[in-house]
Formats: sequence, C-alpha cells, structure tokens
Amino acid sequence: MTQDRPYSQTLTRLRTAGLRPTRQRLALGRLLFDGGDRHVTAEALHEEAQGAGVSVSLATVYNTLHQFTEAGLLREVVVDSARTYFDTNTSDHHHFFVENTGSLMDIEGNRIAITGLPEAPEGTDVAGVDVIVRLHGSGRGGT
Amino acid sequence: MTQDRPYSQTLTRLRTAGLRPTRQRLALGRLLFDGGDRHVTAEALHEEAQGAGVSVSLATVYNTLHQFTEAGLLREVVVDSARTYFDTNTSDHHHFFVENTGSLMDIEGNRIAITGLPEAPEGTDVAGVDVIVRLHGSGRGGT
DNA sequence: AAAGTTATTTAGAGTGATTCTAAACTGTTG
DNA sequence: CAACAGTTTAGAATCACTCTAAATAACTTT
Repeated sequence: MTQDRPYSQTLTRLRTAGLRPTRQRLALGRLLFDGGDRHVTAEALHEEAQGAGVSVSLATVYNTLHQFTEAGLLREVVVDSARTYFDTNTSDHHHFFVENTGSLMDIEGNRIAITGLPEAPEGTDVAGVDVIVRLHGSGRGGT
Repeated sequence: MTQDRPYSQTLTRLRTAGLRPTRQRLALGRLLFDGGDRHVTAEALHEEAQGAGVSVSLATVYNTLHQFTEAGLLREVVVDSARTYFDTNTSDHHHFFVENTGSLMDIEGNRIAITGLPEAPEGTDVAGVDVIVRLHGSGRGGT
C-alpha cells in the first residue's frame, strides 16, 4: 500500500488543492515532494529553500506548511514540544524519534497492530492513534 | 500493577530524591501527589498553587516540575506542541488526548499490546514507546 | 495586454511558553 | 548562630510561531 509519488506534479497538486501555484508554493512543494518521504521543520525547510536559491520568507514557509497540511498534502507530527514537524507521508503510519538528534523515521502503519485499546470516552471520537518509539542514539540514522 | 501512593509523604520523597524540602517544593509536591493521578501544565499548577494560597513563582514551578521529572516522580507527556504536560503516573502507560479541550486521560499500560514494531535502528536504544489516542470531543471528560 | 479583483507574500511587530540571570533567601551543618 | 551550598525569584531574554497591514503577484474580464 505504499503510495506512488514520482517526480511530483506540484503544479497539479496545488491546483487540485485549490491553492494558487505561486513561485513560493511551487518551490517549497518541489523541495518537499520530489524524492521520497521527508520530515521537516519550518526552520529547516526555510534554510533549505534559501540554500537552493529560492527566496521565501519564514512566514510564508509557515503559511505554506499549514496550507499543505489542511489540503492533506502533509501531516503534522507531534513528538517534541519544542518544534513542529511536518511529514510528507500522509498515510497511516507511526514514528521512531531519536531524541538527541531530532531525527524522525517512519514505521509503516501496516506493520503494527495495537490491541486492547479502550474505547473512546463518551462524547468523543477518535481522530487518530499515534505511536512514537523514542530512541536515544549515537547520531547515525534517518531523516 | 497499580501503584499505591496514599497521602504521599512528600517530605520523604523529596529527601529520597536528594531535593531539599523547601516550602515551595513541599507545597507543589502535595498538590501533585496527594490524591490520584494528575496531568498538569506549569501554568495550571502555578494557578492552582496561588489559589491554594501558596506563593510560588512561575519559574520555580518550572524548575520543580523538571526536577521532579529528573527524580522520576513525574513523567513528561508530549501531546501538544503548544504546552508541556506532566503526569504524576510514572508507570508504563499511554494516553487519550482530547484535542479541543486539552484534557489528558491515562490508558493503563498493561491493557495495550503493540505487535509488529520493527527493532530500533543500529546505534539507538529504545527509551520508551508512547501511544496517543487523539480525540475530538464535546468537552466532558478527564483531567 | 491593460484593468480590476482577490489571493499571496512579507517585514516586522507581537505572543506565549519556557529559560536564563543575578541577587536575595533559606535549609543544613558544624 | 555562622557559614555555605542549594533555592527562589523578578524580570529580562529567547525561541518558535502568529499576526498585521502594506506591497505584490495570479487569475479574470474586458
């Protein structure tokens, strides 16, 4: 059930999502969606864009990440109270998080099974289940 | 495997942890440990202390929460990128988190089983596994 | 392709949670 | 109780992130 996403047609994706394909959104979209699953923070993506010669303000990076998330192109991952991560893999899955390096890695959703979960309390609906395996490590590893 | 923690001897707990039993720490410790498992934010505990007529600065609340956490008397729970929660239940367990109200509820650790977890990547050790069931709700419910 | 309309970008100010700093204070010990 | 190390605290500082209002760029009409 791995998603295909070859050389993302960022233009089309933006149009489909009802977002005007501006220079900034196209550039950020390409950085995010061309080439595999990625985990980024706003700050990191901003620097990456600068490095790639794309001039975008940090505010726009934040705006864009949130708009992409609303549009279902990204998924927010809460693992660290200090910063927000965005994941280009929007399918149902979980994460390894290396606490000392800040690196995140996907754990395919279909590998894991959780049993024994009590049902949601009266008056609430389950919006999602996140599994985070916290690691302490030597440095090497994932995105 | 539910822990007993009747009328916490806060004094003893502090001494054991090598923390000087100061007025502030005793007061915060009592608020936290007398009476059941709790989930608090620094801000909330600070207000609670004020309300109880205990004068403590916010900085001290932060210091104390962190020291208690290091001492193993509390556990930090990362569910919301906006604020940090501390849990008086330090045993192995998981959480329901109602996103629109900010309320946290424990899910006993021994109820849940997770299978299919890949092993930790080379050079890393598992520090813990967190399961967060995110809920959207009407308001009523937990701590 | 110029004009009009509306969405987007952006610099910079503003926020809110948390941390830091340096001075005042308080437990503990001799 | 003097002396010292550990604590508390007000207030400044930081950091990630959001907001604001003005400038700019995309679509739509002519």
